[in-house]
Amino acid sequence: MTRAEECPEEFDPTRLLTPRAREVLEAARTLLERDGWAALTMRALADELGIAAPSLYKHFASKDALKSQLVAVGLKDFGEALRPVTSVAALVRRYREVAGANPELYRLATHGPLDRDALPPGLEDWSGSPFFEATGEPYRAQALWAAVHGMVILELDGRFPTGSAPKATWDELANHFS
Amino acid sequence: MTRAEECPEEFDPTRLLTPRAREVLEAARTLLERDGWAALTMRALADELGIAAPSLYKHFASKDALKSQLVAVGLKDFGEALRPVTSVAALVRRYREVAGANPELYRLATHGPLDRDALPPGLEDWSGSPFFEATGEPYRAQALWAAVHGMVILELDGRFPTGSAPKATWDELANHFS
DNA sequence: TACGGTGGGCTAACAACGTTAGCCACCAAG
DNA sequence: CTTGGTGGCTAACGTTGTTAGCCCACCGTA
Repeated sequence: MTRAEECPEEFDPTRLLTPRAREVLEAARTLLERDGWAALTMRALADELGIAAPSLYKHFASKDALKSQLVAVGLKDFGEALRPVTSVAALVRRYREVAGANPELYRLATHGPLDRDALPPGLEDWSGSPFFEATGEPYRAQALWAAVHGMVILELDGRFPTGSAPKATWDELANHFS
Repeated sequence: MTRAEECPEEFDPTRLLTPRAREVLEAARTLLERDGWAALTMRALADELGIAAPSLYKHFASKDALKSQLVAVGLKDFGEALRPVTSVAALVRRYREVAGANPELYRLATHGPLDRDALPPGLEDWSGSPFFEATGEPYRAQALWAAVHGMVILELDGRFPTGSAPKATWDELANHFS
């Protein structure tokens, strides 16, 4: 497997966080991936850290702010994992792998509107640019991204009849864009 | 615009509901589309109906049960709107239209795992079968559905840089599957 | 005519949630 | 020695889904 490239420093969402806040964020990510977003309450997170729930507000202004940071971390990690870009087929394969390895974070990062003000400027574009690099054309890039996201999210949510998308469906999609 | 075909009676999610429960469900749908899922609290719904929140439990066992009914109604309506199937291009266009006309219901019906036990048996398959009819092949059908869903949901959530997907992106996708 | 079941409403209350207010301990820098 | 930032605490609030328990209007039957 090709090595992921590191994210430019200015896109690192944790850059401005205090060390303790980084610990909180890490614990939140662990809990999120273990039990899902619905189970990630402020009290549960505080318990995990051995502190009381209101103490969390010393590090994050609100649960929504924490969520935005998780989303930002997701965009960064996913963007990293997709580089370097070799081919459309490899990009699609890698996208599926990394989403499958972090299903709850992927869901969180891609579901619903994006609070762009809470993101490091440029991170969103950077995380999506592998699709442009792979296709060399913005409309194709968007269409490919949308298609792959649709496959991933439906597969993660068990929406396909068999519970997951068969290889044949993935091949079908990859072929259309190669 | 071609006429939508009616859903087979046995797939109608409201078939076993009491008339009053149907009214509650309709009010819920109205409120959902007006204010979004987050604002659809049991108390808000009760207010809309001029009753007290606990009275809702005479008609639905839980908020989750109500949600399942809304999802079922969505699957039925969307499935109806996609028929009769003429071409891939027309199906894709229609899918985008109907989702855009009921964005909150579409989000609700397609986000997260599906509680299949709460659905009329066969409804899920029936609502998705236009994609099979359009492609004539199950893997192509799944891939097309996933791609179109990805486009729709990213567009509804304002995830594309411009806020919505340009026609060129939609054309790109439609061409790949025609 | 009396009666019981069913459908549909009510108030009071609970636990869990995100969140705020206010207080306190530590510790480095002036 | 005091000042300010950092990071914790308890108590409490409003909102949420939900339950318990009660009430009443209707309606077919004995």
